[in-house]
Amino acid sequence: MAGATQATLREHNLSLVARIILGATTSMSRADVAAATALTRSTVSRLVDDLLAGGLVREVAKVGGGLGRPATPVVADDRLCALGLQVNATFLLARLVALDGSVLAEETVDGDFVASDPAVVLPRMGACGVRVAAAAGPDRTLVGTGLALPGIVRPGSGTLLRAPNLGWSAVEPGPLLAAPALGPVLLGNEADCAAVAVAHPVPGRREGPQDFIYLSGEIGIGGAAVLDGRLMRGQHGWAGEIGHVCVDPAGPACPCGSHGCLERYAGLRALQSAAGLPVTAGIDRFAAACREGDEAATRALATAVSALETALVSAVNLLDIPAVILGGHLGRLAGLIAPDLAERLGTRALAGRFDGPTVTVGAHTGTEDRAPGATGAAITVLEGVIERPAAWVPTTTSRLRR
Amino acid sequence: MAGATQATLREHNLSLVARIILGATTSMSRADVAAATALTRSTVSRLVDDLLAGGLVREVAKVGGGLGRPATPVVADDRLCALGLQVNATFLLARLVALDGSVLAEETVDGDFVASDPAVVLPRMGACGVRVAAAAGPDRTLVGTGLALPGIVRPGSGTLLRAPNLGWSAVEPGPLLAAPALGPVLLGNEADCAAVAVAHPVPGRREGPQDFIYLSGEIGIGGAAVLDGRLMRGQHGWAGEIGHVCVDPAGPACPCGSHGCLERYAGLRALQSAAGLPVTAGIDRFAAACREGDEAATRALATAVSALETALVSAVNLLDIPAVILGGHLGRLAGLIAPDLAERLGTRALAGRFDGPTVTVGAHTGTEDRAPGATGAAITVLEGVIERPAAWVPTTTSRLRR
DNA sequence: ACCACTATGTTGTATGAAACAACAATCTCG
DNA sequence: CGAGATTGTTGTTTCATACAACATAGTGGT
Repeated sequence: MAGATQATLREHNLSLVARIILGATTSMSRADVAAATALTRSTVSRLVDDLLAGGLVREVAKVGGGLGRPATPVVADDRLCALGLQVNATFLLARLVALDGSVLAEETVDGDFVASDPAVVLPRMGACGVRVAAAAGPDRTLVGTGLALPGIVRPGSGTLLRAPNLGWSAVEPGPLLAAPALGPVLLGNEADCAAVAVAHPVPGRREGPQDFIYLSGEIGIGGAAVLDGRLMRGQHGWAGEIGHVCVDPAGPACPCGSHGCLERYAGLRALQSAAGLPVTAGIDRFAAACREGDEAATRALATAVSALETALVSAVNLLDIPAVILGGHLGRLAGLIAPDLAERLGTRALAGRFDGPTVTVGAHTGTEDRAPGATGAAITVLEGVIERPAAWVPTTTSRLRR
Repeated sequence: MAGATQATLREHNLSLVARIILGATTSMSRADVAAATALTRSTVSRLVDDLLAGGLVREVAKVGGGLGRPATPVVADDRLCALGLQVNATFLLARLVALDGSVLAEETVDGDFVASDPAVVLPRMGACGVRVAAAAGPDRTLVGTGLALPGIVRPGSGTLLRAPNLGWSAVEPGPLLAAPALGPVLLGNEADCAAVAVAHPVPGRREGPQDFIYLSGEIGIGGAAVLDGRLMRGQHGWAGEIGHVCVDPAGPACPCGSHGCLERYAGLRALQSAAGLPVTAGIDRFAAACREGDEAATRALATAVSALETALVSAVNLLDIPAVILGGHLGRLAGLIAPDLAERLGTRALAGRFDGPTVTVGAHTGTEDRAPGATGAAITVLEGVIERPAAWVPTTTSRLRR
């Protein structure tokens, strides 16, 4: 509702130029940016100078080669960075990510946080974050912190409504971290954050798939939907939450209050217990049992695939996003389930009947990373810097007034 | 990717002012607009003058009353108008809608267009449109035409991929209308258009629900999802297409290629045949049979409600939109099914467990209108005018250059 | 070695959109 | 009938981008 002024215009172009430079896989000169934006070279020059002063980008050595005056390449800088935190059922992780996408530092604290007390766990998470943030050193600026949580987050309000596997309800994690040095803390659902990391492995860069449904296999199953590189949030912020889609109304009860939810069949705990494995077994042992032809494990896997099929057919058709990415333990099982799942979905997807190629199902590249949510949380914070760079550009008269 | 210039700034503010004036339920003065936008009165004055010249708004008689100099109220004008066309299984309809939301003229052509030839039907639709458009007269400008179709439309490309009930495939309706006087023709899915009409009964005005899933009950069942007043399109443009969500994998075959689709249970034809009524019976006769306690009709209704429940639970949870609006024959049945459906959805929706009020299910107000899609198609075209008003403002130097 | 050529980046001026300030217009109220 | 209030208009200022000219720094041919 607020009218646009020249400051708005400037901020918009500043963001545009930042996004182009940070998003490019190859370094770009001012002239390249001018060609890409249809702005004039003089305008781009001015904007780039501001971004240089703000620490978002830096110049690198001129590279000759072509005809004419050699260009001055400008690339992403690593002076601005954000901290990504992730609280999970089995570990806490803090990761410091710079604006150029590089990971500056990282620390993991293992533990069992099922049915834990947020007032105990979150201060530990905060302390861990402070230790990692120290790696930024005096030359870098920490712009903020993102916290990925395995639960439902009320968007904007800084409140975690419910994290079933942690046993947390109505928690306000920001103050509980007890780490003011970490700056403003942005909350996010773990699957949402991980999905952001898939679509934007580097801040500002659109790389990898831009339209997909993400499934995060943990104790439960989280989900997120990304459309044209942007997270679909829905009215309350849990659009794409596929773990509690009902697969069978007559199925087993779920702590969420419903019956026969997807995660009762394809969640890690569900798979392990159906296969007769201890809860501590881990997904690799389950996968091994399947490969060895263990009957219970094979049956559990088949049940999980059918449940995934039922839930994902609805999702693919309703959201009109014919691509699925498997993360967490589901990503580790991708070799066993993806081909089958893709075929079944393909025959039942609306898209397949018009658009030729049917549904694709792939694993999150980098399944060895335990905490893609931490990276995604940090990247979300950094995307905010790219979205409104004026706040970080030392201008003569502050232009940030929102 | 195009940089923003001062022309962009101006167009943005022009659109903003237009949206505020057209969207207001009460008339607004220039000073009111200035207060609402945080622009200065002088700037608003200049923008309003342009909108006056462009025919988007008009001044009405000053209304005294308060203190100070009386304001000059500015309201939506009806000089610009758009034509909405709708092709359905049983009728063609053309409706001329002005920018102020008033319907200037309308004509219906009844017929049976199931398994018809687009090369025959569309010219008739075009001729009908031309007759209705003539009502604009010499003083009005027809800005364009929207065409609502009961099928899948490839967004942007002007192609209808498939309309099962018409028996059409891969049709390009624009040229087939053979009516160049109607201007550029914008295609849309019937349910999408109807949903737009629900969220924006008047161009530029956000009135009524802004977050809902729309179900359009025709021979088949169309669906659309509206989030924050905007249509969710998905990657191919059929997000929210709920008619072909699978309710029972073992159910009856559907022309779409799948099995047990929702519309096999809750489509008009399905209800009629399950109740033992002739296909020409009409929905009111079915409703009467239900109210009289006819066993077959009652059973058919119960089956339909269960199917709707199954399909909508997925939709409500995946899209995170806890409101359903019933249109077409489902709207006419709302009295019979809405309370039951709302209760069942409420207990199974994720939202209900945190946000208090659960899922709402309501009928499209104005269920007597046979063709909300035609209105929505016209409104979509008019929203385009509001979005980029510069094209219609006679400026000294053309500012439209996109 | 020299000069034409080419592309990059900078500088100064012009255009134009909104902000700002002052003022004219037109009502109500005492 | 004048004080006060609110609206709308009219210059003037500010500032972001466009435009044009130029300095810069290379390549490549002679």
